Amino acid sequence: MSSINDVAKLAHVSKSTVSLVINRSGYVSEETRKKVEDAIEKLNYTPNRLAQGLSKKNSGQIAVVVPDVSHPYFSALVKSIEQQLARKEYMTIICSAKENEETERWYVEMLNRKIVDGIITAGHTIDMSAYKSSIGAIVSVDRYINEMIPIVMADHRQAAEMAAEMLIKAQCRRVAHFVGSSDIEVQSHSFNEKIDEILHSKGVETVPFAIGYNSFNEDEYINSAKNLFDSGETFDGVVGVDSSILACYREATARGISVPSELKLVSYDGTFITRLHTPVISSVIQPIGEIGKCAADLIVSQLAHKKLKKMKYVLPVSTQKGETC
Amino acid sequence: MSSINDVAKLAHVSKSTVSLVINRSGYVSEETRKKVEDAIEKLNYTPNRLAQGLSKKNSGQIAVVVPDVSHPYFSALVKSIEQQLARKEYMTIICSAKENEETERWYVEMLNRKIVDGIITAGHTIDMSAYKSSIGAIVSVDRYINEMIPIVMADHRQAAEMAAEMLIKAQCRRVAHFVGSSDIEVQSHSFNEKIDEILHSKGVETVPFAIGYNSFNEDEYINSAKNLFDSGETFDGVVGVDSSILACYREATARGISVPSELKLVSYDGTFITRLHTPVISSVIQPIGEIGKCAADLIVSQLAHKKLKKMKYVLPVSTQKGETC
DNA sequence: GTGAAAGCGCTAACAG
DNA sequence: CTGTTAGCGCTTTCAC
Repeated sequence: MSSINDVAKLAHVSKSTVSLVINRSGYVSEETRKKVEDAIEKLNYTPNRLAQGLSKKNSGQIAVVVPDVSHPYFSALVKSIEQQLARKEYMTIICSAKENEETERWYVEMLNRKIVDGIITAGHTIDMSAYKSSIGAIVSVDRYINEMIPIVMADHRQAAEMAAEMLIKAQCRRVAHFVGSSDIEVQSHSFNEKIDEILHSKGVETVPFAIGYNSFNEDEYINSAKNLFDSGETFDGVVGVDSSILACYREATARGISVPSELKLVSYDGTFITRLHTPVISSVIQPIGEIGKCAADLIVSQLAHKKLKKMKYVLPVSTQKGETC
Repeated sequence: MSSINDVAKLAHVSKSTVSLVINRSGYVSEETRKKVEDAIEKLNYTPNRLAQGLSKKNSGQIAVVVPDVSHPYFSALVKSIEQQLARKEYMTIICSAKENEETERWYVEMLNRKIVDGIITAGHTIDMSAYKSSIGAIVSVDRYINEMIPIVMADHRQAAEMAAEMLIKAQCRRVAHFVGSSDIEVQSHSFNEKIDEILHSKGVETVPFAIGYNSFNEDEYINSAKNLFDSGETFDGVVGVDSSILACYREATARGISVPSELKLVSYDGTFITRLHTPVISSVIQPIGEIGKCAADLIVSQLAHKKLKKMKYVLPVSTQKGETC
């Protein structure tokens, strides 16, 4: 309600002096500082962020763009980012945007319009090069965009190795895995390619099973699992993203196939849903918390004009023993 | 990059004229409009939201305060709110705040500092009356705050009735239910009170089982389920929030208790995790999407100075048959 | 140390 | 219909 002018008047000083004490910049005598602080207290004054931003040319806000906030992976990511950003005094704006819906425009607009100081984008490959005009800070999670934009991701190769090892130790001879052209399961791409390659090199056959999700929707996962089992293919193991594997578990159970004795299941991402499930799904776990923290730190560094040490941050994954492999 | 002045110059008109065409307010001749639009196009101009806000005294942003964005209920809520708000041209700022962490300050600050035009708060009871100075728009989800603040919630009584009916139909004689003093499972409070009351009135015994979660953490749910089964109490049914029930399923399985023949399980909330689980958990489902939409609409209405029809919006719940009851 | 003054980019009367 | 003139609330030289 009250503005810097009110404070200045009440403290019998000028606006600039008030500004000085607010921002702890420059020297102010102990005496006047007291007066100003009292006035601020009395008026319950808080600086108008819009005005500050207009003047300082920043908004104190970061946008986080994800395909779907309700997806376990992304909701955990958003949580982590938000927490870290809050520590650095930044607010988090969320944009739950499907790939197609002219996300492209958004990015530029938000940057251009000074709504946000930077963008953390997860699960989208956007062609920012077309808009070199917008030179705001950008960080990508799990997606390579270009040499100018730092990327942070889990170590998918390590993940593939770990998953492969679990399956091989369990004596799998023929493993099915979902290959999605999905909006959402972005990381599964490279993970899938790699596990295929690794398993082959170890003499294990693979059954790639194409699939196309459009949204994070239980039914789609269930259906694709059904299709896999109906396909006539034989396999003694399946590896895929959490939801797919949960769906496979259901399908296997329904068909009287016992897990893990007849069929091994390994999931990637290892979000909480694999832990709340009975039996617990054997998984390779993405360090979502760390990924978020890293992305947040990178954005903040960029905004502080710090040179980034590197443009690619690959974080180690871990495993969860579980009871399905 | 370019400002309204640049556009004005290039189009050989004044700032105000440019402003008029941007805001489609007032009359502008077809001719000058064209000129201005061309200039805008040429300069790739987008109005600075901060400046607009400073002038118009609004930010175009709404804050959504939830205890934990990664919780299935809240992430779904946030998603719904964000989508609806986006349609109305509002951005969504998320604040994942635990009850204790001086959330109180935040609210006021965000409103006072003009960072947001309104707040949708879910799962917190905040004493805004202390800060009557901040008269921004506020909507509460699932929590009564005071007569001035509209609330939207699921019909917990109906939910309790439905859950009770499921259990009674399944011949339960003695039902355990979790009573949480939780930060997060806010809605469970009134649901629990009611189901207790209803079951009793139908001659079914109940076993209230106290529990205190602090965060959305798988382990805590698992532990409380363990405790329940270890307590020595006998029961042939359990009702509680999704995660608790999933944990009970695990515990029952581990102890060789067969569900649903020996033990019936019914969960409330009915988020996607009950559907991804095998067997599907019999649940009463909260209309999270509608709740979010309603809350978003209420905030927008308030900002448009529309009189609200009522201060309490109770939305109907539904059931999901499932295989655990 | 502190104040005056200009300016950030836009909106909103009010003339003309 | 369009331009002039004030602000919105804060920051930031630059004198004093």
